[in-house]
Amino acid sequence: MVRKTKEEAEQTRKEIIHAARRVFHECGVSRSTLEKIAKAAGVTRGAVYWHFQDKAELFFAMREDVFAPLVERTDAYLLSECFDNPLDAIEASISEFFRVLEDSSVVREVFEIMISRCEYVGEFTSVEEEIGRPAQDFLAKIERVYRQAAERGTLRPGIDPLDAARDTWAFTSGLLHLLLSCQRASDLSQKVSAMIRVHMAMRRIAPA
Amino acid sequence: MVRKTKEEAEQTRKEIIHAARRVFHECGVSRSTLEKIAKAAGVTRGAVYWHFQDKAELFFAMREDVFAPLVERTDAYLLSECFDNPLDAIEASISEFFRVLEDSSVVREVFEIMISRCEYVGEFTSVEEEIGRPAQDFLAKIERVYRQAAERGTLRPGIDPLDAARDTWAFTSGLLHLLLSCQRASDLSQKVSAMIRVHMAMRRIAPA
DNA sequence: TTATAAACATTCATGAATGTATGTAAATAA
DNA sequence: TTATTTACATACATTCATGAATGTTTATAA
Repeated sequence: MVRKTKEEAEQTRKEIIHAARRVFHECGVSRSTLEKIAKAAGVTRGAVYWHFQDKAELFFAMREDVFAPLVERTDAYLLSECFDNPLDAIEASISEFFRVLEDSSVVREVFEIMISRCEYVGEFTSVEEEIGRPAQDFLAKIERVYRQAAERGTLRPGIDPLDAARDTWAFTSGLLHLLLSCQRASDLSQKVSAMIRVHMAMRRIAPA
Repeated sequence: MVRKTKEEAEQTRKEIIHAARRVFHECGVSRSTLEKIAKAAGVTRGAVYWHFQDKAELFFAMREDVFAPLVERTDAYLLSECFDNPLDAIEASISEFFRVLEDSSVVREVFEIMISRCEYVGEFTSVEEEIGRPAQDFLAKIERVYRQAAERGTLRPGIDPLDAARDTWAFTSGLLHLLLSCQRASDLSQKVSAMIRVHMAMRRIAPA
C-alpha cells in the first residue's frame, strides 16, 4: 500500500493535519511527537515527513486552514455597507466571530491550541506575530467604522471613536481568552452574546 | 564547596528560581532543561533536584513568588473603603495592576511565561485552574463594588452592575493579553492608563 | 569530639525524539 | 510496455533529557 493517487495523497495530507490538531490539543505542541501524530492519522512518520518538513510547518498548515476563512467571514460583516448604523456592523462582526467559535469545534480547538497549548519561542515566535497582525488589523478596522458611526451621529456623544475602538479591541480579546482558558468555569459561553450586546449598548445613543 | 549553611542554601534556592524564570522566558517551559537552568544559576542539576522535585514544582514556586503579593496589592485598592466613589476603587485597582506590570520586569516576565511560553497540559493543567481562580475572584469582587456604586448613585443609570463587571472583566483580561503578546507593536503600554480611564469614564455619570 | 545528615556534585543507565537514509510498490508519463 | 517518479514505510544513527544512584564535603547537633 504505497504510491497512492494524487487525490488520495491530498486526503492523507488532510488527515495528517486533522490528526495534528487532535494531538496538539491533547498533548500540547511540544509534547506532540510526529510519531503520535502519524499514528493518530493512521500512517507512519515517513508520510508526515513526506508532506511536511517538520513539526513547525505542520503547525502552520493546521493554523492557516482555519484562520483565513474566519477572518474573511467576520470582515464581511465589518466592512459591509448594508448596515445603516455602523455600530450594528461591529456588533454583527463580533457576534459572528464568537458564533463560529461556539459552533465549530475545529475552530475552537485551533484557538485553544494557539492560546494555551503552544509556546511562542524559537520557530514559533513568528506565529505570535502572525496572530498579532489580525489583532492590529481588527483595531484599525473598527476604528474606521466607529468613526463612520460618529459622523452619522449614531455614536454616543462624548465618546472618541479611537477610544471606543481600543476598548472594544481589549474587550474582544479578553472575552476570547476568558472563554477558552476557563471554559467550563461558570458557563461563560451562554453569556457571550449578552455581553457583546451590553458592550455595544454602552456606546449607542441612550434610549429615551 | 558543598554543605552550605542554611541561609546560603536558601540563597541558592532563590537563585535557582530566578534562573528558572530567565530560562523559561527565553526558551519556553518545555524547552527549558534542568541542565540549562542549573547552569544559569551557577549550580548543577544535583542542586536543582535537591531543592525541587521536578520542573513542575520549580515552575509553581516561581509563579507563587510573584502572584500572591500582586493579588494582595490590587485587592487593597479594590476592597478599600477610603474612596467615596466605588468606581474610583475599581479604577485604582486596575491601574495599580498595570503599573506593577510596567515597573517590575520580574512580574512581566512571569506573566509572559504563563501567557505565551507555557503549555497547559499534563501536570500544568492545574496551573490554568490556579490562574482562572483569581480571574473569577476578580469578577466577583468588582461586581460587588459596582453594586455599591449603583447604590450610591455614582454608576451611570441604565447600566446593570453585573453587566458592567463582566465588561470590565473582559477588558482587563484583553488588555493584559494584548500588552504581553504584541508588546512592541504600536507601543500599547503608553496608552494603558488612558484606556483604563476611558473605560471607566463610560460608566460614570456623564459630566454636565 | 564525633556521628549524622544537609547540600550539593558527579556519574550512569535509560528512553525517547529527531532527521536521514534507504527500501518498495504502484501510479503515471513516454 | 517500460522507465521514472511518487507516496509512502522501515531502519538507523545520533542527540538529549531525565531520574536515580552514588560520591563528597562540611555544618551542626549530641
